[in-house]
Amino acid sequence: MTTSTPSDLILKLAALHTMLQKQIAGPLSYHGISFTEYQVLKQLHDAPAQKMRRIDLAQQIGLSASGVTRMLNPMEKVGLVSKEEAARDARVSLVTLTTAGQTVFRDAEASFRQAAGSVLASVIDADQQHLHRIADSLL
Amino acid sequence: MTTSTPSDLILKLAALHTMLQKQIAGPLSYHGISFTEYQVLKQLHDAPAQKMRRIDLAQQIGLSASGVTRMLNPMEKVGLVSKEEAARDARVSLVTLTTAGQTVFRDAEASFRQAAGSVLASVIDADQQHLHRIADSLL
DNA sequence: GCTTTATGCTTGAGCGCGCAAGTATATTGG
DNA sequence: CCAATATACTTGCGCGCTCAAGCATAAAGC
Repeated sequence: MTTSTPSDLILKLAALHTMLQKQIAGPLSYHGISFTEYQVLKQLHDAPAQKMRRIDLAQQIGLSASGVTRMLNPMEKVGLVSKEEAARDARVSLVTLTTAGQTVFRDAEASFRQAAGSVLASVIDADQQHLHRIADSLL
Repeated sequence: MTTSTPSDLILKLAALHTMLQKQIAGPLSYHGISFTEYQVLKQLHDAPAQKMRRIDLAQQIGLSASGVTRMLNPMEKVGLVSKEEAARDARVSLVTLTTAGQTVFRDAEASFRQAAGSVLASVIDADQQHLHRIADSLL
């Protein structure tokens, strides 16, 4: 059999990511958003009062603070999210999901679910759980 | 137990990739190259006569043709690779690994191996094989 | 032989990040 | 109370990539 080193695995996971990215980005682009923007919407959707500090958002989706700033600017212009000041700390500016943002998210989520399902269709459920568990142990 | 949907898994894999990228890029940067540049060097190293067409290189590492052009320009300037014309097809320009490139690759490969090993150290071998197999089935 | 189409590559424009530096506010220690 | 330090965010710059358009060469069809 072929020997499979950690190096090979890392390379393979990188290739896998490239493929997943393309499969997922396509469907989402139909809603006018990127995968990262989808993640932003999802985080806000799942957050209490659909409000988050930018820095928490950054940490949750693995982005830098500046990355979040640049991501959010166009999203605010388009009306998906809106800025809000924090009561007790004038440094933070909260981001909230607008109703338009909620709508886009719901539509995008359906596409995302479908794309995710079809991409992973060939992986049996047990393996999906297995994958999940391994990924968790690494994060 | 928590239900684990394909959507969750995709999100988790994206997070995993972000983490892997950082863990791998760090060690490689010590050799003055990015992860993508490492992949270029590896492909050339593994190629017959250490020569490849740019378009095959692109396809192998999941990059666009223009991405390869832009990646290779600085690498050529630094002397890691060199350009060469194809005998029977004037359209193609072959890329070859220079001796300097071979040296850098060998050093970088050692770092990469080590980084890959340490990142995956907490995953038992059976799970690594399992991962490998699942990734293969998706590519 | 000459158009048409395909292939390999490069280039211009632009996007999506990160890093470092800068600004504003908050917190802490003396 | 007031420096010193920490935190939240933004901005300038640059990198790495893509897509679309362009150029050169090759292959195919009439």
